[in-house]
Amino acid sequence: MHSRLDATFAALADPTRRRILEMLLEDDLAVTDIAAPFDMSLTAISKHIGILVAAGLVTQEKRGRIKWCGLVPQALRDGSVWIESFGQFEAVNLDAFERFLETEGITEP
Amino acid sequence: MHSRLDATFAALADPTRRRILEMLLEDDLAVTDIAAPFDMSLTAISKHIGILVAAGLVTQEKRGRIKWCGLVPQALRDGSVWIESFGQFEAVNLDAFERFLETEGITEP
DNA sequence: GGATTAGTCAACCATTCGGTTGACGATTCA
DNA sequence: TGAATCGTCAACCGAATGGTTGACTAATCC
Repeated sequence: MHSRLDATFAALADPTRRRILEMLLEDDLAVTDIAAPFDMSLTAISKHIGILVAAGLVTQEKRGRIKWCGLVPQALRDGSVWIESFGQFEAVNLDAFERFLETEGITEP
Repeated sequence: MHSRLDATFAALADPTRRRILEMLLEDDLAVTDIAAPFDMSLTAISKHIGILVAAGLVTQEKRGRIKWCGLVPQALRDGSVWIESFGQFEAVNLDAFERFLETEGITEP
């Protein structure tokens, strides 16, 4: 019963991996580029990326000697849907969240 | 850097714990009631509940010799907001969002 | 009072996790 | 061709996880 949700939530449970996902929001990146800001070996980052790939949150494509990493934002929907299915309170709160963002003037998607 | 998100997502990463949360959606339950459908010792379930409590997803209140467990659905909001905001915003200020909710009077603390 | 039920604690065990180092294959650069 | 760069693999390590059993406290029932 080792579901995909297990992998998704487990992948999100680590701050290093969440930060990697945030980095990939802006651009596809090489493994070395991802590793740069971390005080950690390249091997460690490579493993973290492997976990994100296994969870379906990241894809990798090798071009030349560079392995480009890209985000798969749709994969997050699984986790989001599970949480949201937890009753209507989330819908309410997310509505509130949107209003919050409007008042803060933070966004345009 | 061990944030609340770590605990939330880690708690959600286990299928037993997700199932416990789903059980609690319908009703508050005693530890023994929660353990009943699982092919697992009471101690193991007690530990799982402890992890959910530590993550703030569940509360416990002892009445007599029964320890009643109840859901804290609001606690899922952090995780949900992180996922939902992903791809649209950077560095969402959850504290500001909390204050916003209070001023809106949407949540009861 | 005595037996039973509810739940936790402590100790233990196997496995996984997050990290390291060193060696290595592949690719590109000079 | 030779040197440097990109990234993974294999082996190892300590700590955390997920589970067990047995002993134990606290409350309740007969």
